[in-house]
Amino acid sequence: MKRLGLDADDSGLAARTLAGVSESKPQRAVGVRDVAALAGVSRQTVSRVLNDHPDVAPETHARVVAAMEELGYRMNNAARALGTHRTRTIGVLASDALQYGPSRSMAAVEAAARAAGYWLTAAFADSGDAVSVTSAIEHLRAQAVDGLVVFAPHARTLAVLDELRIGIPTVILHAAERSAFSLDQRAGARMAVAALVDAGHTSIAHLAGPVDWLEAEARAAGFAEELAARGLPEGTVFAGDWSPRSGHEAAAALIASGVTAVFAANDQMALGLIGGLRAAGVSVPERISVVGFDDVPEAAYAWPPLTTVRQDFEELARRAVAQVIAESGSGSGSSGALMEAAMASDPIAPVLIVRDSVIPPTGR
Amino acid sequence: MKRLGLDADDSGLAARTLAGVSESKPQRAVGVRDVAALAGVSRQTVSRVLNDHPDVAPETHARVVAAMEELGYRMNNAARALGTHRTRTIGVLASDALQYGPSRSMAAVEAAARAAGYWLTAAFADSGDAVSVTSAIEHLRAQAVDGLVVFAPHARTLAVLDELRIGIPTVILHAAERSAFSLDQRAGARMAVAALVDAGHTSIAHLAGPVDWLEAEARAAGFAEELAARGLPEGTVFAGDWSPRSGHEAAAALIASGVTAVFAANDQMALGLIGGLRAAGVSVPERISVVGFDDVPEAAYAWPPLTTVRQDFEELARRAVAQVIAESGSGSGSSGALMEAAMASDPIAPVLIVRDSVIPPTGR
DNA sequence: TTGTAGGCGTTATCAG
DNA sequence: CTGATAACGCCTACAA
Repeated sequence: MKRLGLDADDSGLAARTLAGVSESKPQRAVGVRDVAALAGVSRQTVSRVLNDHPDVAPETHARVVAAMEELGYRMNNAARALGTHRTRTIGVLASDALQYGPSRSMAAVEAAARAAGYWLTAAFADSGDAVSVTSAIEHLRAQAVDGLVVFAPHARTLAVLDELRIGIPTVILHAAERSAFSLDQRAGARMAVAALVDAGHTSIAHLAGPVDWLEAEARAAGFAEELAARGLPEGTVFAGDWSPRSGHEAAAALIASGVTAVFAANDQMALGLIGGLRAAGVSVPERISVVGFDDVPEAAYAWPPLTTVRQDFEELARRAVAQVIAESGSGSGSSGALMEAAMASDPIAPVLIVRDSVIPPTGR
Repeated sequence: MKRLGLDADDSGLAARTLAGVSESKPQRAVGVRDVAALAGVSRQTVSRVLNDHPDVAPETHARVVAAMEELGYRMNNAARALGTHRTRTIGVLASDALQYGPSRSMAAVEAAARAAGYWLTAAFADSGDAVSVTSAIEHLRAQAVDGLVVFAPHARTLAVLDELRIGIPTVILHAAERSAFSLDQRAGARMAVAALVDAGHTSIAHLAGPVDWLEAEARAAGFAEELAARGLPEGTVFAGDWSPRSGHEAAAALIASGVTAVFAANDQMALGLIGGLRAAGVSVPERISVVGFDDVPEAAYAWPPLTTVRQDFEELARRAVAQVIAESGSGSGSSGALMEAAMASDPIAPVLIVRDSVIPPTGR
């Protein structure tokens, strides 16, 4: 009385139904029970096959696999999650997904997650807006993701994360030195400045990203460091906000400052700046040399082709996802062998891409 | 014997435990059972409250809500999905997520889905690569999403979709006229060309997007149509691939062709083209006027500021998500009142953004 | 190596 | 308007 109709499963070795598939299949999706019946094994054995459990006889394994194919079996994740308390899903909080870096990272994270057999649930937020970030994180937590990859480009995002005290494995990205896995912004900035100094420039300005943005801060720090390391005086810093507009608007002040070279914190500003400079009759690189950061697709084909710094987002994403998965596997925070590989890794070094926007200063 | 320890629920009106929360809570997350016990109702009633079922007495409702708050209850989606056969998740296949349009759409789709109480599972693919698209779709289907939003910018993507015969509600985006919801590329292209013609140009070329890309095709069609409508001869079409590089490379041929104006199928190519033109000593817009498409952030601050066409991705996403949800609610494909609103809507009209890259042709 | 017996947390169904 | 009971499809014990 406890069982309903189609429970003809787990009844000894009922390998009889191997021939006909046209049994009475009243509307229900095939499950382990059906596969088990067809293969003449128990549900449990099917489950073992599904999870690559070692202790299954090759012959049995084959029979089960065949049955799954024949029935077109597809696992039900909800059911699995209900039992295991794990969803095999990692959540991504994508802040500023329209920016070049984050969007690259996003795609890379997805690829890495999928390769690892995980699903990706995404939420987008406005990094500067605490409410937006909070709601996105809550949304993700409600989804019961196994781990989180959070893009936290803004200091405020980090603050929000701290308050939330998320109870699941979390990796923070795009937070410069504040993340366990990062692209070495500071080193990249130094390379950019070095290119300028090596070309003979001594009067160099920095067109910075917005205050409170960690990567902007790191790039600005690299700018200052390299100048200091070369024994040059502190450079002037102009405020930008990543947008081409801000680069464009900074042109006038930059011209007035009399510098011969500029390190822009990203390519978009560099491009906007060049636009502004030319609009004001100042030629690039003849009067002012420019270096950008990111190597956006436009950079190579702008006029002049932009010297810039390229980063490896794919590698960053790989490491981040590996970490989240490893941590979620071992119950978030246990010690042991895993911790070894799970620790923060060295920042990933960027590469300087030399093009035509930098030449030696002309004797004005 | 069938029940375990903490099953002190559904036992008449057990509203006694309202005071102490420090019961014996042995490690398990709070569920409806706990809430029910605290509120002195059955699990079913809690479930009704959770699902906004109308037939619940206000007073009961309030008590349940209070209990949920007190216990910090959070719903378990896996369990819900197991019962309902619906995940409240919509899958997004994001092809070419690095392009401006798709990335905007992606964020917009997420916002729309979240607003509707749905989750978003994302997969990225290479639109031109059938294998990549297939695997991404399979991935999404395995996740048992309720519906799909597929970016199908490439004709091949559509072909793959046809073969797959997905069994769930699907909305296709970025496939120009082949999607039920679309941004009116053709009309946008006509606006762009009209701007050129209105300025007095009669010798106009088109820098097209890649062949087989539906939106590129639609834009090219709009180009041809407007020219014909104005009684002008067919314009020359140059092949591009959306990239700034291709725009840059097209410069030489364009100059040789002697046209006085160009309609580029996207801003990136327009920008690359301008770079190439200037590198060749041809000034824009003095010698050649240029119109782009998309209104990327750079467009306004390039040199010269680019005249272009802006599209409303947010509106597109809203409609697409609404459609998917409506369809999935009514068992994918039923007829009835829903079908009315579910039909394809008119293409969304873009807007011409006039800036400085277009001037009347100079008397060379 | 394989099978048996529950339970995971929610919703659906049918009573009252 | 509210409650009891049986799924939902898989997994983790424990047993054989």
